[in-house]
Amino acid sequence: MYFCNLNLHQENTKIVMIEQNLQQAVADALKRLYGMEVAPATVVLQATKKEFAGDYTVVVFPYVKQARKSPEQLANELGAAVKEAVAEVADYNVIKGFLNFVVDDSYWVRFVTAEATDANYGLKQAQPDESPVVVEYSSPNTNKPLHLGHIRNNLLGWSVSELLAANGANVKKVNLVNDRGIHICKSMLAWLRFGNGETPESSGMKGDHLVGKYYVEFDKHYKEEIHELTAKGMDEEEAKKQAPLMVEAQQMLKRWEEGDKEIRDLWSKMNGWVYAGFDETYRKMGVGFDKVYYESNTYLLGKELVQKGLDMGVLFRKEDGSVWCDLTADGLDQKLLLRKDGTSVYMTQDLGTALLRHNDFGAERLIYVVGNEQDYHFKVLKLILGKLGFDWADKVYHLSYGMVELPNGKMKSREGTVVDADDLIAEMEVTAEEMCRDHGKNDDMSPEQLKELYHMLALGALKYFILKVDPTKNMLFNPAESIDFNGNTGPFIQYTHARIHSIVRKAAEQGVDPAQELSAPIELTDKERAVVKCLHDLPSTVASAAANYSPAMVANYAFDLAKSFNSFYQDTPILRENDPVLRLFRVKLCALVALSLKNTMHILGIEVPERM
RNA sequence: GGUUCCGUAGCUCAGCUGGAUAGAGCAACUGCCUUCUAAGCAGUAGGUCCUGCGUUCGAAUCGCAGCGGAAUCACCA
Repeated sequence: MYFCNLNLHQENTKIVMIEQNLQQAVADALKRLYGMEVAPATVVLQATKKEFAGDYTVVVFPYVKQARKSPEQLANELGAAVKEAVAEVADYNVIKGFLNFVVDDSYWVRFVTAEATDANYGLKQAQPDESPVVVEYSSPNTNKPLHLGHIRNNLLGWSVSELLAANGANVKKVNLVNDRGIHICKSMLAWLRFGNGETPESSGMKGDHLVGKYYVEFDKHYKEEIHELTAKGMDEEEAKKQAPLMVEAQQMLKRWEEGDKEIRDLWSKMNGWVYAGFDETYRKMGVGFDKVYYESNTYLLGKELVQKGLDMGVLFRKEDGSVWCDLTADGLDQKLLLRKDGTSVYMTQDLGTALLRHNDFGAERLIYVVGNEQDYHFKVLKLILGKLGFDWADKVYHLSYGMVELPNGKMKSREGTVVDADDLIAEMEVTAEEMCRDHGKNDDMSPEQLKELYHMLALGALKYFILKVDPTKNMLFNPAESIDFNGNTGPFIQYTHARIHSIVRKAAEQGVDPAQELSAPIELTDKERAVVKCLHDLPSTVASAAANYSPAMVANYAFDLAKSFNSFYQDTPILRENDPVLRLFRVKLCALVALSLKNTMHILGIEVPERM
């Protein structure tokens, strides 16, 4: 098979990474010299701090007690043994309990030579026959357009999927559209009541924005009704329940679940508007899915599960007819699964979709990219799945990400402080255009090329700004900083890529091809070595980023690499270098940096330009 | 009130399973374009890693307590 051949070929050209050799050699030496059994993977190996000589450092403190040596003596003995055993170790030195190894330049040169033309450097080939990892993200409600919070979700979901795939997983991206429930009834009711038949065509509004407008409209009139009722002396809680609009919305939901044709038709029409709008936003963001689920198709399965749970005796029905799960033994409360009128709630649907998805994919992991405000929900979901007897409950993983806050506090849809996804992207594109105009480096490009470039840079800035932050943490979205193109930003990395591409292009014109072989050994400058070592870290960075579900680790890596390259580029001649061997090596280095930037940015869902 | 998460430079963030003198970017200030893209590079300045106690050769990292902030605990999703 094609992929297998490709893989074998790659394996042949790859060199064995030196970290494992060092760890193994240390473990071997500990055993041989002191009779100690140490698993190689547990040997603490870290990059040597730049103020000391060396490339890798082994911390020997953990072994001094058992070896009955002073840290210095132990480190020296280990250093001598490892230098003897590992050909790539040129030298070692000891400072306190730290054993620093110097790796011979020939290793770094061999590494660059081996990888410089591997277009997939840093990306493992996905295994198509492996049981899949299903990543659910986006999961929009069809009652309002996407906003900044959704943007973080979508970018994270896409990027984590790409990250896991880059680490060899067979990833399936899925979306679960929350197309039913009380919220969409509110929009429908408001549209019937106040809409005068307005459509996306008649108003020129994007469909999701139009429906969102009526959701806001509902809330406005609902508030008024509550106010009127409380003014007459009614308790506020009671007023919220008895407000005519709310009562009517609930009746509408009931009619929807009963399959009432009139309601279903209206629902189909308005959801259709929303989907058209979402598709446009997804396309602009550059995200997509292998499969889309609709809750309207899956919630009944949830209801069946609830019945099964009742039969099994793990759920119970209260006098009013509502169905609950008792989680007090797990330290939680009772959880509602069916309302007294028999309609289902969020949890009911999620039980159903989880089962459906498990059956559809036979997945090894079911990952849900959902905000940390729902930590409790997923804790409960896993517990109930377990109580229902599904042994795959522990394959459910909630990738819980932090909230996006604005400089003036939280986004509140009712207070109009929501940052709309479409608006934000449009503004970023305008900014990108202004920046490019100011620099005036692309005046010869066609209008289509320019438009593509502006979009690429706008999305690069936005995506990088959001993805560089640890997903689990809340983050501040400062609009002024998000459109910055300098420093730790997407465009900085894109710019670095464009610069390198310019060199590689000119090298080709001069007949220097990164695929050519070096005809003589070379010595590296400090700046070169720094870049090479950074490149060398890419595979392990992707692996640990994937293990942590953290695109941020990839983003920060890409920035470090770009910075390291720019520093090298600033004061090292490349094409101006007279020595042809050095010139060729540096072109190889450039080519590999460009590839690495491209591949890491690809994981983030960011494209890199060849010119900017 | 219960539970969970967070607290690192003026601001935004790195700092992975404990390791050497805690790092970037932004903002401020200095330099560097006749030379491969200055959207860049080099430098200066900026710290009680919230506080206290503990664990140990070693703590921003682990534990406990306190202070401050956030989320959640709905017949909303």
